[in-house]
Amino acid sequence: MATIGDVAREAGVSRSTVSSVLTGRKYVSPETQAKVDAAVAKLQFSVNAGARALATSRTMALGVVVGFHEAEFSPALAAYLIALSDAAREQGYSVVLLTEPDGVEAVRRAISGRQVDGFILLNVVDDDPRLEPINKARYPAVLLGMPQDTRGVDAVDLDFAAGAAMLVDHLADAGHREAVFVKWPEELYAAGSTYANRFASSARERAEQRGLRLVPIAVPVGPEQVRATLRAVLQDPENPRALLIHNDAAVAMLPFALHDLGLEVPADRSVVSLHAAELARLYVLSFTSVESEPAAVCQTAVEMLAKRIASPDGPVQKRLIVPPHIEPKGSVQAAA
Amino acid sequence: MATIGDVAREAGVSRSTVSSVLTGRKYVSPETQAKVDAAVAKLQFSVNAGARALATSRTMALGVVVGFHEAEFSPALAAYLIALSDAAREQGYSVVLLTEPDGVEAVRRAISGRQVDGFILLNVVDDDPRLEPINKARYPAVLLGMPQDTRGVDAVDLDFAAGAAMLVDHLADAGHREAVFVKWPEELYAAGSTYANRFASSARERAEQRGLRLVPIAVPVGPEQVRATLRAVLQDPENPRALLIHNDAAVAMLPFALHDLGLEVPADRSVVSLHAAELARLYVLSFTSVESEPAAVCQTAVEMLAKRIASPDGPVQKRLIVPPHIEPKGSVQAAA
DNA sequence: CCGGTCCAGTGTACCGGTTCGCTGTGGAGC
DNA sequence: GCTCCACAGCGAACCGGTACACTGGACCGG
Repeated sequence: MATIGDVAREAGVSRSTVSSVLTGRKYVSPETQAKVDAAVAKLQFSVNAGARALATSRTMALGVVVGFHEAEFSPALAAYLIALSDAAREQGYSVVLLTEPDGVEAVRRAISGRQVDGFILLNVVDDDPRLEPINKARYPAVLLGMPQDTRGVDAVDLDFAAGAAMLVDHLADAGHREAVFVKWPEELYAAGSTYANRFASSARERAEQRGLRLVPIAVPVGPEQVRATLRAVLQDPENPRALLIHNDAAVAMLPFALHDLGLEVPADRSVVSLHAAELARLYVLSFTSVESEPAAVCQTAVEMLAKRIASPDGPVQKRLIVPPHIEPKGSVQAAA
Repeated sequence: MATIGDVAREAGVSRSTVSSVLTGRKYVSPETQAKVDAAVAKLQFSVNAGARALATSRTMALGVVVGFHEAEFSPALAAYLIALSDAAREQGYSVVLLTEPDGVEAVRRAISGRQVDGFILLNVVDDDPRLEPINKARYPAVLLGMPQDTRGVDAVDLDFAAGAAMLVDHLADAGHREAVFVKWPEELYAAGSTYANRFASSARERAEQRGLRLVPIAVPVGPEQVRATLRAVLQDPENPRALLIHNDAAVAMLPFALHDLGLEVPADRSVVSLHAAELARLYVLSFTSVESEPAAVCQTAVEMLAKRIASPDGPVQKRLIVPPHIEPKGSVQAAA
């Protein structure tokens, strides 16, 4: 492979001139530029990323740290990874996948090996331990998730509070006075999952305003457990006939549970939910819903990180991506 | 951050000696080693991956190239990415995500920037265009998938032929003489998807041997289409009452279609399938099945690639991971 | 005509490691 | 006691770029 020296020789200029042309950081006369460009083309030269990284101390790589929570492992993850990678490429960055049961260790290694210019943290929880090494090393980072305390780090997420409010409104507008609130596993809330908690508290608050009584039910992990729990919920005559669901596994499983009991939507039950857009691509989910926006969220995350890398001391940003709309699918029946 | 020079000064030795200790490539007396180790610990030194890469011309990074085929079903993808990343880490490699509508371009850029030491190609198709730049640059690579012609490149995949045979045997053993073969979208076979074609031809062959008549049905893309197609298949009284499914979207959707028609498994239909293990984690899939083995396949892929990087001219390997077993879930009824 | 300014382009140091030929020391062998 | 060798450690070159102080020539005004 050709080096910058080969190009310089071929073009009859110095290495530094070639570098100027490549980086565009310094004015070079059009004629010289043309010579260099020709040499580059002839030799099929392209810069060695590692060498440039060493010289500039910029790797042009972002570390994407995938957390590990059994409770929420979902088909949506791939969509996020791909969206992040696509967005990164647009900004000239590549993406290094940092997966490890112990995410903190992955972050530490990436920092100490100076393998990346910044991090994007997925599956953020309150008091996320991965922030410690990042903050200590003063590394740029963006959280995909919105913990109560972002500890001076930029963060983006879907506006789960707005989503919850939209769904509650939808039920209330249809005249419902009470609803079962099908939640994620308790562990997830306890672990400090930021979206789970934000959705829940917003739903609670809005429901109170709108005079909607919520009956919260946490659904445990595992397909059988999900199915059994849903069945129990649906079966109990005491329970409201409207369901507000924030739990992808439950959304996916609900049709089975309904089928088990011979129930129909919306005739027997009204259902609204917030779930990964990915789910709707795989199943005919006929529940009125608010969908997550992986592409928009990831795009924003990468842009914020790029900006942060460029100016490490700018003001801290928090951005909530408001879900554009609620998708009515006729799963809600007007109630008296 | 400390450099190797800092460590050398602290330990009172030369930079090259520190390097010898770090790489272990040269004998260093135990006393000197101890001094160096102490200095490393004191300064919290760790090598700059980029600098090492430049010096050794080894990036210790693998490029994972995610293909782009709408027709495929993606919840399994995340499992593969994570398994690859985990396996890579075990071998001391990191993983760079290469996603791009045009995978060839991604490969080209990674090669010309010398960002990785080798590639792992996902979603391999026959005559995969991504192989051209790889072979031209003589880069190490491993295919996750088994095209008819691997063009001198190592390849691993699940043994879809064996899986298909296991499923056909299962139906035949239960006394079935005919079955609907629910296939992936036609596009996928036409595109040369390696696993789709291998499964299909093996199923056909084994079915012939066992005297099982197969009625092939390709299922189009999109949830509504899947559901409609399945409904049509189930409704047609001419169709056999056993189903052999190789199409994750159809597997996921089948329960809905059955429900639509009020059919029960195994009373009304017998069902066997081969699908992503991931599906079973989210849903109660009560179909007797052979599951894919992302962890095993990825582990093998990374090991093969590491070996190939170490010795570029070793003999080409092809490895098929035989699914360990068929998981009986009572979805097959004995037939006369 | 001279001194100052501007400007394209050059040379060199440097980023942080690895590698390899060389050196100085100590012990073995005679 | 001297030579020779083995061996631990050293120094310098190198990997492939970037950055910055500098140079030499053109151009300007006085």
